[in-house]
Amino acid sequence: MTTLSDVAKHAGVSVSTASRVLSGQGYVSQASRIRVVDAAEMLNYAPNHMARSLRLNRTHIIGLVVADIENFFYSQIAKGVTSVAREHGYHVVLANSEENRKLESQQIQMLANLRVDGLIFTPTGGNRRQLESSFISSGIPVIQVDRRVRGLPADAVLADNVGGAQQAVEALLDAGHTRIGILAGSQLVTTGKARLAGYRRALEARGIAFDESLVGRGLFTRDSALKDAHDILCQRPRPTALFAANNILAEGAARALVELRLVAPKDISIVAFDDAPWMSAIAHPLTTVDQPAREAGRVAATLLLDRLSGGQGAEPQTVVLSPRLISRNSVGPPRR
Amino acid sequence: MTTLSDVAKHAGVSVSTASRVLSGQGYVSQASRIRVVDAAEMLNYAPNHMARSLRLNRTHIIGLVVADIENFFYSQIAKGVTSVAREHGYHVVLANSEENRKLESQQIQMLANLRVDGLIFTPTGGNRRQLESSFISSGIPVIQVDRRVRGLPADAVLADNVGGAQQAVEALLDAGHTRIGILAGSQLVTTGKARLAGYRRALEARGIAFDESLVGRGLFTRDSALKDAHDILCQRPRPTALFAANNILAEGAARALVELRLVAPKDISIVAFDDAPWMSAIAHPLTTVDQPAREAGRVAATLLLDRLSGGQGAEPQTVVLSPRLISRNSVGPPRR
DNA sequence: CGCAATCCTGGTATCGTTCCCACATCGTGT
DNA sequence: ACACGATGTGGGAACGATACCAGGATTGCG
Repeated sequence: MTTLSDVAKHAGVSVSTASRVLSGQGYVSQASRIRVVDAAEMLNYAPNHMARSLRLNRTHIIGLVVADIENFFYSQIAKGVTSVAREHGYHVVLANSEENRKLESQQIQMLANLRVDGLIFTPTGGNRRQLESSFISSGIPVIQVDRRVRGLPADAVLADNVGGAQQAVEALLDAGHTRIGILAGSQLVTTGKARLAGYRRALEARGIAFDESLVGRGLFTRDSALKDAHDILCQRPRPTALFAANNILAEGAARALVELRLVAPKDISIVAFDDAPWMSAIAHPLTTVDQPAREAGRVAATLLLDRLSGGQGAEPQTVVLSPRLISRNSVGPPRR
Repeated sequence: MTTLSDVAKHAGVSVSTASRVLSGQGYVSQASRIRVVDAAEMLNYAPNHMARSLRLNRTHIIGLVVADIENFFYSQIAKGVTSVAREHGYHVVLANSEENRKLESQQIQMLANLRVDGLIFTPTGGNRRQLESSFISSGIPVIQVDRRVRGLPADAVLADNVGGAQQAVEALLDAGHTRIGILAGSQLVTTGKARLAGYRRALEARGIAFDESLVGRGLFTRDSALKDAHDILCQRPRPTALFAANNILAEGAARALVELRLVAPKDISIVAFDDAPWMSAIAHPLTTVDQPAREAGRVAATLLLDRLSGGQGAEPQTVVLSPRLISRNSVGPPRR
């Protein structure tokens, strides 16, 4: 690998001068400029990122921790983040928390040691003190996406989960359903809680009593959703509709329907939170409340980059993106 | 941020000694060891990754470039790579090539400048010279996953695409189909070519003539697949079966079936390459040829790490993973 | 008791940049 | 002619870690 000093030697100038022409600041004569540029080109010079980072105390790396990169929703976020980062010459190091606080803590520590310039993550909800001491208090900006950790003074990019869930459930109510099951997911994360809250709010607004036996509070996994959906759908009388609070839960729900030989919207109506390509590619395309995940990633990255270039005030900022209902073909009148 | 010299000062020893105890090599007295460890703990010391990298000429960062992180297949690879990396204390910087050679070239250049210790990527097929000059010739190991670039002397982790496609098509042939359409995807990448080859081979083995009008050679996108599927399925007589050469193409195909009001396996039989969770969560679960993508990521990362610790010979190695047929419920006898 | 091996330590160079400072050479205006 | 600003240049000190080297202290053994 060729270094700046190689270039300087080759161009017959000092390292200082070479540095000046390549960084484009300070006075340099036209003559030297040309010779340095030529030499750099000929030697195929590329600045050493590590050395530069060390000197400038800026790594141009941002950390991204998502719950599960295999989840379409998070991979969309990752895409949004990486593309904005690239446009601005930043690198993104990716880590999975697997929805596990211990693992999240470890990943965060590694990223702190790496001296990332900023952190974007979908919090599990824990590790607040660590985040404060390793990032916030050292002035390293942190952006929370999708979820938030209580009391953490950091920017957040969220969806209106309560409103979105409410919309979804209203679509069901509007079709005449009153016994509506919900796969709410883990109540330890803000999204799970908020979506269940939206569900309750929609019911309340229509004066329908909340029925604990209709809610599944399992993990955000297909298997857990499958089991919960079974439990909910095997009750008599069977609920006539089901709301799945995210795309993974929707997969579990869909699988349960197949196993129970139920087809939407004939036998049961179903609405999901989060959109995914397969939902519109099936025989009876799923009605969903879509949140712009890739956009969320882009917004998060933009917010972070703004912070890094000194923009924005000191106050943590929260951006709320509005989910929107996409009506397809999984909602009909209640059976019988 | 506290530095090693802070720790040393606090412990009343020299930087050298502090370094020795923390890196665990060289002679250190029990007394100094304890004092340094205590000081480090108290000051919450974490070594500066950049300084260390600069000195050691080892970044402990590996680059990962995938075609599209939103594609479930690639996100599985990413998960495999990141988890192995984490287990060994490596960081992964993620980039998307978007199936675009220009973009891939840019990303690769950025990673080279970052001085990653190694590169794992799903090649578009181009940029061979750049890869050779920026990585191979500097001794930076490169692992190709899923695809390969012709003539690049680098390790590769591949699926048996010809065999897998052949298996898929045979499942269709075994059910009695003779007019089988294929969404083959871009013929510019090795997977696209190989899967088409497997298709042809399966037909030949049964003495069935290859019919150009039954093959779609569009891009690896849903929209392109949708269009190609339409073209193929609107022919008279209509082909009785369809093979989609990857999971995205399968989504496009599924959408086309919905639009044409065709349901598998009654009206048409369908088999896909690559598995995805939704495929088993639909009314008529898709029969697929599954390739172990996460495993491929793990293998690639392991191979890379081996190379980094000086293992393996100089010869580039190729690992071939076997896809396996998962029979579900999208294949039946030909209609009429 | 002497000498070598072992243990322990601090000083210093180094990785490749950037940036500050000193110094030299120009003009240009008074 | 002199001062002073604008240009242009190179030297050298950082950034934070590691590693080599020299030298002092301690031990072991004949």
